[in-house]
Amino acid sequence: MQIELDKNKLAAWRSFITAHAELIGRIETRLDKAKVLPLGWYDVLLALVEAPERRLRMSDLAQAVILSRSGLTRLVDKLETAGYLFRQPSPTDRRGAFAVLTDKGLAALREAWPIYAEGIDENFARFISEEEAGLLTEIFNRFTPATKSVV
Amino acid sequence: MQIELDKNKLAAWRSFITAHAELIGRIETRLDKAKVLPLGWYDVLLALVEAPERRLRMSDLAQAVILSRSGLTRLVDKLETAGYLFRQPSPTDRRGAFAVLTDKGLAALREAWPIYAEGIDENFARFISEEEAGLLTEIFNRFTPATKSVV
DNA sequence: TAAGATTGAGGTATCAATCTTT
DNA sequence: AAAGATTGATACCTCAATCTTA
Repeated sequence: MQIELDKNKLAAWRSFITAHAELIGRIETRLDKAKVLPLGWYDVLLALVEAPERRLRMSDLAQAVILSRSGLTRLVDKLETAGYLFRQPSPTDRRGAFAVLTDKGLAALREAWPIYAEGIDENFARFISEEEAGLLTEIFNRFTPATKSVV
Repeated sequence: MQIELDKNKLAAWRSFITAHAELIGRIETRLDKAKVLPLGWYDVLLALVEAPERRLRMSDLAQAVILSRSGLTRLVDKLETAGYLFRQPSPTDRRGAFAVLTDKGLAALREAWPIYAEGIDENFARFISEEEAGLLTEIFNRFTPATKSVV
């Protein structure tokens, strides 16, 4: 099966990959220098703070941040050790567990946010108009119909 | 410094991150199942085939694929072991070296391309019009003024 | 049998330190 | 000194296998 890929679409794909790598790299560096949460940690805590009762099943959390189940287990280990969340066995299904955000986790999230927001602004937001933002959101969502939001 | 980040722009950022993670995951899985080159390897070989004389200085190659120098050194080690490229000491500056694409590397690139193209098409290209593709490219390039292209 | 979560093994990325050449 | 490249130490992520409960 030979695919005919439109030249403009391929260019869009390539610039998409490049832009992502660049932007994430710059923002990670910024978070690191400010000694706040790395992006991966931030994503998990954000998913929790937005969830009902500030908690999520491990599997749902993995899906929300687009990580493998095993990857999430290890990340949650670190966040639990840091005191940002704790595991709560599920009473209704004893196979499962919730990750529950702590106040300390919430505080860490709030501390990191201004740094992160600055990075998003300086590297991304200031280069697009509000209309373009709406269009981008609409387009990106076409690619991920069933996926929950992240970041 | 407190940042006022427009709601639409933040939504665009979040959908950007999510879409990227999803799409890359799907395409990597596809390449893996077809037993062709992983994306990182592909990127390096593609950068080389597009370069004059099919070769690039290690540093330039690292920049082209947005990898740290040390990360590239290790990746080139593997590609060299696989016979897809070789290192060529630079005669003019003996500190530096070129990575040079081999015919075998080119063949591997060509073998992987249809799989990769299929992944781009089914997950990305078919969801956008040609006009949208042009707009996306233009917008993404705003974020990365000095960066060389990848993929 | 299957689903939720974890563990083991292995691949791949980074930063900081080092070596060589400029 | 500084730049190009590599190496050492370390962090993180994935798949496959395993354990527990449904």
